[in-house]
Amino acid sequence: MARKSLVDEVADELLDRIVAGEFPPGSGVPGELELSARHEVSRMTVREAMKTLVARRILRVERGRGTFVNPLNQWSSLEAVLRAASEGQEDAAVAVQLIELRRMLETGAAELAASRITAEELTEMDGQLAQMRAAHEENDVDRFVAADLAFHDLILHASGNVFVAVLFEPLTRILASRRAQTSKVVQIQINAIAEHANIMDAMRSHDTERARLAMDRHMEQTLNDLLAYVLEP
Amino acid sequence: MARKSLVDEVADELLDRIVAGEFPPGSGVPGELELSARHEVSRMTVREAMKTLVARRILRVERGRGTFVNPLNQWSSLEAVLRAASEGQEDAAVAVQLIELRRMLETGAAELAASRITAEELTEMDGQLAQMRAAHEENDVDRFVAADLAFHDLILHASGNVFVAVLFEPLTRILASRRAQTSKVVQIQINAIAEHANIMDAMRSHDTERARLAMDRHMEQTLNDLLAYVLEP
DNA sequence: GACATGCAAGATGTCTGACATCTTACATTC
DNA sequence: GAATGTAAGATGTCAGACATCTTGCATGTC
Repeated sequence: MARKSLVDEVADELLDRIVAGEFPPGSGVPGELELSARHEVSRMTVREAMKTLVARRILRVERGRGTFVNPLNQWSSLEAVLRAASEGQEDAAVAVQLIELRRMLETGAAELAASRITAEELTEMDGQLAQMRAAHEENDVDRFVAADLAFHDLILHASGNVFVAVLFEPLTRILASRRAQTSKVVQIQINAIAEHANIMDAMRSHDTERARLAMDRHMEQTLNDLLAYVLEP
Repeated sequence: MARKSLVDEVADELLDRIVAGEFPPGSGVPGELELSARHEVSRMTVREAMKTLVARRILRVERGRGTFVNPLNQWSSLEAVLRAASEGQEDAAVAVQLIELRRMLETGAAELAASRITAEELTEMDGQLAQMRAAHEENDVDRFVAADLAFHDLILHASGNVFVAVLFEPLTRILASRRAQTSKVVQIQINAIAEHANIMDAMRSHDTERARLAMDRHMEQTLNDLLAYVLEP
């Protein structure tokens, strides 16, 4: 695993400061020379870091004037947008809203996938469900989470809609850490396995409405589990 | 209007070549020295251009080995994905996928909005519907499109889920131009007005399932209109 | 022949020092 | 007050250099 480059260090720190509100939308950020001095790197390295933020439309450069933060609605990196939107909100509200969002995308994806999924994909989903069961028996949370995420990822790809996969991808990273936390609760694992089995049945039936309802039920269960075992005790 | 920078020229040309299929996902692209010679710019300029594509996860860099094109579903810029997905594929498939995506997000948002929408927001929606009617009478397509988009935007924000609204923003830019094209067809305008009125009624009733179904019907109508009036004649 | 080691070539990562161009504020002149 | 010029600040680009990683090939050893 390669060490993080200097360019990424500069870019990430600047984005952290933007998301934290140090440079609100419309305000200027420190110039190249200032950041060069701050990080003790060459100006070229700072320029490259800036370019990564400009490419995501988080920043805009005005030659001779400086570099400015764009309004959130212009950012084109979904991951950055989600980070910024989470900032300053209570973690409970964030968790609930993320499940609402998942519900929209994943019930829709399940509906599409039910009519488009291949036999190979169904076999793979079965494999991941078996992984979840085995991980549950061995109390291996990491393995459980990986299988859980893979199961959902298969449905997203089986939807055959590339935009769905792209839109969901930034969520995956956010969800992985949260999933690790919730999956430590044994009852949540048991519920997830049952819901996935239900979804499996629906997929095999190729009934789009049944698949949508099965995923919807899973999201409802997920929200209930979150409230019962994580947020409210 | 500032002249396009050299960095943008290099980056845009490379992206054009990727989208055109000259460098398919998984393949390597020309190295820094080669692009520097090709464009007669310094290697640093090429590096900055590359960084803009890396930041959008179109490219990944492997030090000592080269720079490679990522699979489409890893790209983080919806606009770039749309361009690549449109290439070599019929525009019909892309348009259908975009409506599928809208269907997921907007039926979900309508469901949430029905229970959360304020009287002020309902009044505003009414205003936009009236704008659509007036624009239809006056055959003012731009005004019609603006009111149409504003109506939908209100629902997204009334959902009270901050992630939905921000996640949908990049789509809005893509949809605006497509909406302008479809709204030139008078019958499509008539249908949209009827569907929006139906959604209005559902929102006023605060019945979440009714709202979801109303929006679903609108998306179905939108898909049918696209097929009947734009794609198939 | 199989394996280990070293070296060169190719590729990216970063730096220094320099000059070009644009923007803005201030001073000077009419 | 308006117009002009200048200096300072900020970004845009360049050339040349060295560092570090990867890979393939040649050579040596067992």
